[in-house]
Amino acid sequence: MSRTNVTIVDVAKEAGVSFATVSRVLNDGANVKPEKRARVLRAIKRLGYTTNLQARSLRGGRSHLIGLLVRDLGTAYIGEIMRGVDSELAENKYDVMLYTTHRHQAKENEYVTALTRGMTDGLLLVLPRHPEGYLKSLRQKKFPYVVIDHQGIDDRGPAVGATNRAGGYDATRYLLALGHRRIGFITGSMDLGCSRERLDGYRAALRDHGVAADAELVREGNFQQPGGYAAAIELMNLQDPPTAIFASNDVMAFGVMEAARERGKKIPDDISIIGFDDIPQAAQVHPPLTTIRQPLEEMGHRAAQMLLEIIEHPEQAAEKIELPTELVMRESTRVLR
Amino acid sequence: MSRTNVTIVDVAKEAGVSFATVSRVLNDGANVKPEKRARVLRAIKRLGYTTNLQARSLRGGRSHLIGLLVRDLGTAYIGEIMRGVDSELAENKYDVMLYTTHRHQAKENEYVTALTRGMTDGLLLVLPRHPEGYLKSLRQKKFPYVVIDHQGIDDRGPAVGATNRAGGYDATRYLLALGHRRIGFITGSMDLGCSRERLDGYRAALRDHGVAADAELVREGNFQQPGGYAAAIELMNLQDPPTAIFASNDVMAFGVMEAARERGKKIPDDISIIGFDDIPQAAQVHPPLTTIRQPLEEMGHRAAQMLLEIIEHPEQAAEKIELPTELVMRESTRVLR
DNA sequence: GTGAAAGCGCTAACAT
DNA sequence: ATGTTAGCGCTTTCAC
Repeated sequence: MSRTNVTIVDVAKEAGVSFATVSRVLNDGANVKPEKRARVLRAIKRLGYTTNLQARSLRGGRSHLIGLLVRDLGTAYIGEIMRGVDSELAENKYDVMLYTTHRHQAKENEYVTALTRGMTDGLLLVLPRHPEGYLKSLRQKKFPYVVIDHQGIDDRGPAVGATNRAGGYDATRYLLALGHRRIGFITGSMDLGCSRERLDGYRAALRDHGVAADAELVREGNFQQPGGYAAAIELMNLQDPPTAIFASNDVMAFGVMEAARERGKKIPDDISIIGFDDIPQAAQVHPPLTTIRQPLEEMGHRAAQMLLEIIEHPEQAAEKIELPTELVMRESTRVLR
Repeated sequence: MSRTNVTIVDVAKEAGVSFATVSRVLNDGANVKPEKRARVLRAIKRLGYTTNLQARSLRGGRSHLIGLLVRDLGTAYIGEIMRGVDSELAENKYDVMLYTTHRHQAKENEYVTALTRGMTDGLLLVLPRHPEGYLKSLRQKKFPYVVIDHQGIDDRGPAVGATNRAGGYDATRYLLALGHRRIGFITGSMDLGCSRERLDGYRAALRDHGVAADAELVREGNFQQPGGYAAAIELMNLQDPPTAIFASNDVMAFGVMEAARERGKKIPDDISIIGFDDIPQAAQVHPPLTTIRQPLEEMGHRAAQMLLEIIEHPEQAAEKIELPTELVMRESTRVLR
């Protein structure tokens, strides 16, 4: 199968030069007579030569491959980020190796070894599940990586995230401005820095507006719709139920909407709901969801950019970027009656 | 960086055997004395050895890498398929290289070369955009591949799809059974076999039920929400507008819902809407969308399975699988008043 | 400026 | 049953 590969030797023959010259043309290109270079280039085109990446990378060069480690496929959240990553990488002629965390929960260390020595020039980690283990060994090996949306976990490494605390604050403040005082909050997975920051923002906003925090009103979720639903049911079962619910992501907010509807509550007349992320779907549900927008695609973009930068200049200090979140007012929230 | 790699030579030293023996243990494992094997295994563990895939694959072996070529990231449709692919591949210790079509529209042939000789043992193509070009060269090179959800385009190659025609038929028949006679249809991208088959099914159902086809009622869409919206607006502007609309995928159906709502039409009282795919979101919109379920994750699963099979047994004849679609009745459709 | 030669880590054919 | 050897395609000294 495909054993008809054109190698630099073939190109060299065709161009009448040594294969070392071909390699030079392919790489830095210094020290090659223009005329020979042209001959080589022509031969490459004629033969349809493509560099064999494994050979190059075996020899110690770049593989032009980036590993993308994600928790789970098929969520809009991940999808948006991947999109940004992919487009940036494509521009720089890098390809993407996809890894899903759930595959490898067991033996992380082995996993990292495979990741780092195997193939890729660098690693992009989107919200990894138990990152402490591998981030440490990545740092030890000085293997280029960037963490996406996981601030607070990895103090020392480069990371791209969003202003989660500010987002949590803004959402809550908005609800307060609408007159709500009993505001339910559904957290994300609490092992994630972003979840904790959103909760922090929520608490800070209440405090700043002189509203006493009520522990009853905070429920732990997991970023999944059923989790949002369940938490909302609990909240609505309270003696003094909230008039507004702030879910730590849009998907859980959809669960809240479900629960509200099931209880015969009109949105936003009987209950205001606000989400986080602004996945495309948020604008499409009914009523359109008020939410905190996170520039997911942009985050992917920037992370990829940063990683490429690190690969080029490994000495450079780790950078942390926080992209701004933004309140998107839609129709799932209204002034308290 | 990570230049501290443990190779089979290191393992061989540690175990006090030749490195060929290590290779044997790693591979078929035949002809190695149990005691030595044990020593090697122990050394591997102690040193944390991992096979260098590029070296192995350069030498002509398997890279244990599958290329996954998708049109676009971040749609629920692709996400579900990828999920199935990934879980099947993970079970068989294969990794995934992700390719997006949009990157490479220009020079497909070069692209295929890169794809096939570069790295991967096989290719999974999800709904490729202009597949004629590369499918041909894949076949020529006898490079293992499986096409997902693209029946009708590639006659000869292995493929996994769904019963699109039957799905189109069932959806239409259901609408007819509810009493609808003016049924609008919004197509997918007409360069895709699945789009044409769904349209076929729609037409066949009308014919079988003695309802004259009205060309006015068929609008071309593109599988995107705005396309569904625009087509729906056109349909509703007709002198004799449809009482039901069948969109060729759920995402366009969401666009139809948007349009209907904007026109003040209640769903399903004033207009029935049916989609295709049954992406998770379909159950979550309001009202929940009646749709034709396509087992996307299962399709990914089966395709990956089939590809692995082909890689093992290349002589085997190309197989075509069609997984059954299924009508999922929810609340966006009702009996015509 | 250009070619020859070594070697990256691995597998497999060939010896023993 | 085990070791030796020759490359896979490439980059990179090192000569000339």
